[in-house]
Amino acid sequence: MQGPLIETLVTKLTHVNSLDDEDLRTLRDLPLKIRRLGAQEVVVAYGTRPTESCLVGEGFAFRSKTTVDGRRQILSLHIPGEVPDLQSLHLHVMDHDLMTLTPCLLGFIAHDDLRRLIGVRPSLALALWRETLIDSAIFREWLLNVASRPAISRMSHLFVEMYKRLEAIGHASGGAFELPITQQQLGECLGLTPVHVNRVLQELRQRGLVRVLRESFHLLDLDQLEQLAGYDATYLHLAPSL
Amino acid sequence: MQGPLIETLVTKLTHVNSLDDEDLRTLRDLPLKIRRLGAQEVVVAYGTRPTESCLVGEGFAFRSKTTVDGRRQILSLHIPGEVPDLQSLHLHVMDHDLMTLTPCLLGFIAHDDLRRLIGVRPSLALALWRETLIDSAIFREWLLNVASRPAISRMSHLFVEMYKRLEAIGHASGGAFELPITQQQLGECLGLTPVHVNRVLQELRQRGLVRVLRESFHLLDLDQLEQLAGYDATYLHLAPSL
DNA sequence: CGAGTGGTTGATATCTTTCAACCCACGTGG
DNA sequence: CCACGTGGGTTGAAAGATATCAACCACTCG
Repeated sequence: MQGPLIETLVTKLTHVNSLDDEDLRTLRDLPLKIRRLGAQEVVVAYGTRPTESCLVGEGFAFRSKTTVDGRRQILSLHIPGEVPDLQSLHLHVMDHDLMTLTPCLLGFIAHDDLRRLIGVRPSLALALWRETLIDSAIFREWLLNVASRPAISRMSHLFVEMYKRLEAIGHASGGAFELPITQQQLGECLGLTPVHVNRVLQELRQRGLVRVLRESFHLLDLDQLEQLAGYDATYLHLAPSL
Repeated sequence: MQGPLIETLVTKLTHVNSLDDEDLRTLRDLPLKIRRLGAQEVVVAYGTRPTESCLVGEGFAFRSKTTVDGRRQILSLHIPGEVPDLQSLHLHVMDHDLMTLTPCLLGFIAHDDLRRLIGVRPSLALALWRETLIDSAIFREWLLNVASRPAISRMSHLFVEMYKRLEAIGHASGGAFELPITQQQLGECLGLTPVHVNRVLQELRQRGLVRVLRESFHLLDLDQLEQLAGYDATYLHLAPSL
């Protein structure tokens, strides 16, 4: 028994994959090195060769790349139960950074242990592979979002996505969720300037679609937001599929 | 012996992974359903549930998503030796389209056969997983590209990337490669209007950086293009890593 | 020869950025 | 306890990048 940290991963994986008792046992036996990090700290840096991957237990993390002229792009936001750098298990050098957005509780899993696990439990290997594929599907949608939608739709899209993902792990309901993110960082997600983020946010507020307090978002009219975003949740692959 | 089609995959996989003779034999024994398609044909459509994945043997393919208001975004370009819809092995419903860019020779591999293969040959499973992870890494770079670089760098980036990838499979050298793509489609890759693509292309020509003839691109000054693009090839994970 | 596709051009509109303030809440040190 | 420094948010004016619209051109194909 590892405490609640590994359980975030267990629930995430069982949500969509069919795992048997032995799978679950193996998963729960995985040695975790637990660490707490503050906000805005580097977890795994670009260019390094990690020997472990990192499970988000509490808090939010993000992956980012920086362009030569110093412009940072946030590639993905990560919520509890996710392993943002699972790819480093097979892609040996990091092509981006992994950082905490907020203070985080993290569980580090040695690659050796992961390799052992996927060798012994094919269904877990599949489940983990699948997670990296969903990760990929989200990148595709972000690409579409950033490349082809106007700022207001783009931002709505991000809000709706985060809502659905957080809802799926029980961290959001009634249109509300916590996400302590600055307008600057929002801009880095969306490829927008902080000032423009500010203005688009105002527009969204004025239209009565969202309410933002310090750390929490309230989506006041999810239907209209989804429509504005051109939202189609297929890409999240949340349904048990099959 | 399957003919040269499967060999494109063999060379691709052996390039970076260490596979033993038995791996290669199993790979070569994979039953392939060979089909030729014309340009601009749908290979696998959004929303469908494929039971096979498709190896590109000759020609170019691309994946795309379309926004509600009809704007199409090309998510990735695919060259011989790649399996653009490998993800459908584990993600059962297609969240985007797969289409041919040019006339293509394709080899379809049944998911059942793939599942058998990854069950029997863990090293092949790993190699395939790894391919999907590189796919993902390219999405990340495209996201950065489209979100944070000005049009001219963005386009340069695409050209350099295609050059390096084609070079790696022996389809490019001396700065030149074939890629029969229209300016319209280029725009769909980059999130730009066809007219703007045209203008940026002119700029690139005037600066003496590229020459474009009907179907072929000549990168006249790779160094300068890479600099203009802020290019860093890490994300392609072409080196045998380790 | 005519139609169609892809490429090119110019003028104008729109979106987003840039720059430069200013404000406010908060925390820290004097 | 107040002063001040800082980070994040907000605002206005102006500049810049890209889109839009509307032609026109060049080739290819039937």
